[in-house]
Amino acid sequence: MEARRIPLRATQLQICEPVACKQCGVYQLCMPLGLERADMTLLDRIVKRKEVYKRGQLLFRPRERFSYIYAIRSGSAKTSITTDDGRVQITGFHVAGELLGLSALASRFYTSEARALETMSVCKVDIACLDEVLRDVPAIQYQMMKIMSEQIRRDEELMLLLGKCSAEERIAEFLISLSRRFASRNYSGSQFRLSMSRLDIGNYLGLAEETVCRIFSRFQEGGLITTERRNIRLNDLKQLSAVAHIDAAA
Amino acid sequence: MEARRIPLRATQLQICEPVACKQCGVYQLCMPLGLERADMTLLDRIVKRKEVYKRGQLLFRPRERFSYIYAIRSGSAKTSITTDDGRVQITGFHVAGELLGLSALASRFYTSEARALETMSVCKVDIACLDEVLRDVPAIQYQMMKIMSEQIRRDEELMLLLGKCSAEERIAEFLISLSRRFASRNYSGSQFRLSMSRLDIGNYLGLAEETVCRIFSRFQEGGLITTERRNIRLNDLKQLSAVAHIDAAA
DNA sequence: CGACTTCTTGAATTAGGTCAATCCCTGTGG
DNA sequence: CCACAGGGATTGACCTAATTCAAGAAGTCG
Repeated sequence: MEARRIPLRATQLQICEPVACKQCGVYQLCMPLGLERADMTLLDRIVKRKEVYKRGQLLFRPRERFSYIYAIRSGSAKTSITTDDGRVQITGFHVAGELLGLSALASRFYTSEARALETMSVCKVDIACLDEVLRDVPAIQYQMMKIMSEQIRRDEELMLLLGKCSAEERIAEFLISLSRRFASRNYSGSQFRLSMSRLDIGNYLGLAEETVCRIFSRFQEGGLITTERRNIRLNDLKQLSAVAHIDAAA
Repeated sequence: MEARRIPLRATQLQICEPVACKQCGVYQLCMPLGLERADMTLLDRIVKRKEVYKRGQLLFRPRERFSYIYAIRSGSAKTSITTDDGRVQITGFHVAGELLGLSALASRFYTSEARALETMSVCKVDIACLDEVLRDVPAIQYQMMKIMSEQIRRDEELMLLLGKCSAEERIAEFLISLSRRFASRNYSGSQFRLSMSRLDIGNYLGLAEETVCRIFSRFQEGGLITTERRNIRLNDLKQLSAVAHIDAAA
């Protein structure tokens, strides 16, 4: 829980708003948007800062007009798509520093739904203004393409997980991937709080809720992890990687 | 078989090469690249036209330096990714008018492998030159983002298929999706030739080869389709849609 | 302090996978 | 032009991983 608490700098920000992007505690996380330091004033022009969503609240839903890209400052969200007959597939979990809504670029309508998993704070980037800025600063457009191509790569990895891996492999890989994302954001990669339910994890990985529980238990018996509700500690990343069949790679 | 033959115009082109893009028989299919008529001369500058690959030949492979985007003029290809321990997931089948290699934009290395399923003819777009053109014609960059966001949407649909649908639903949806793509290219949507093996279909859909066969047989017994090796006719699109749980939608 | 949601575990069931055998195109080389 | 090899497709029998159903424990929130 330690691990997921909003870092101090960000908390302070919430107190002394408003503030320019370049002074934002998570502004490095906006970097994916491709902003050179020099472009920061531009960004300030188009970003609506600090909007807060509570657990369960909707950021956007399919068929809704595409008007903002969301950058997560703190907290986390899930995105999902739905079949005609109501089945849901969670397509991703998203944490601080990630962008939501990019897949709407083509159709100008959101194609998925995004929902807060816990209280979260976001910056909204207005599309209409962005269009303008994209004209002025082509570098940003290029960065966005990079982000999207990165997303495609991650989506394809999930396909592989869904299509070719056993339940144990899926969960091991899921945990490792979460761990890496936390670590890369200077949170603990070995101990963190899951902001999503077992049901959500199962849905994301194409497994039943019960299967997720059982495998968590099995991993715990094997000493690979320690879980207690949503708190989890990865005790043996090496062995976990072996279960996931991931070669070496720190 | 009728259906998959290269259209006459394209065939003629192969005879009277070289020719400018705007006279190319499938140039409408390059449109996804975002070319206004006015930009066509630009395109001509950067496109290497008509390269032919035979069944089984590799267009590119993971970790190879990203140097071209490929536009398919005729024929078809599959793209796939591979786990550390050698399992393969086919991430897409691609037909005339589609682009290959976009996911390499971020890392400057291809992340997947592309292989010809049958004799195919492609245009190669040189990345180095493209970069230049992108600077001059921002509209193209925007179009590429649209294509990528479209790809993300399709990838997410495949996730849903892999994670939440039964074998019958997967295959029904696969056939319908193929049918639509052919129809949108003025081929027959009700009768066509599958350029991929049962094994490939199964791999793509997360099923065993045998399961694909069995379900094809089941569909045939039910009168939904008629198959004979790789030739297939969809006899009852309505019922097939029902199996796939797809609402109405022409 | 209830009412609810989330998590966990056990038992029974099943969809789809694996293994194995056969058939049948297709393409190649003599 | 024919024979033959090899890959793809098909079908049956059996098996297993994961689901579903059920019931209870443990948090959590109003």
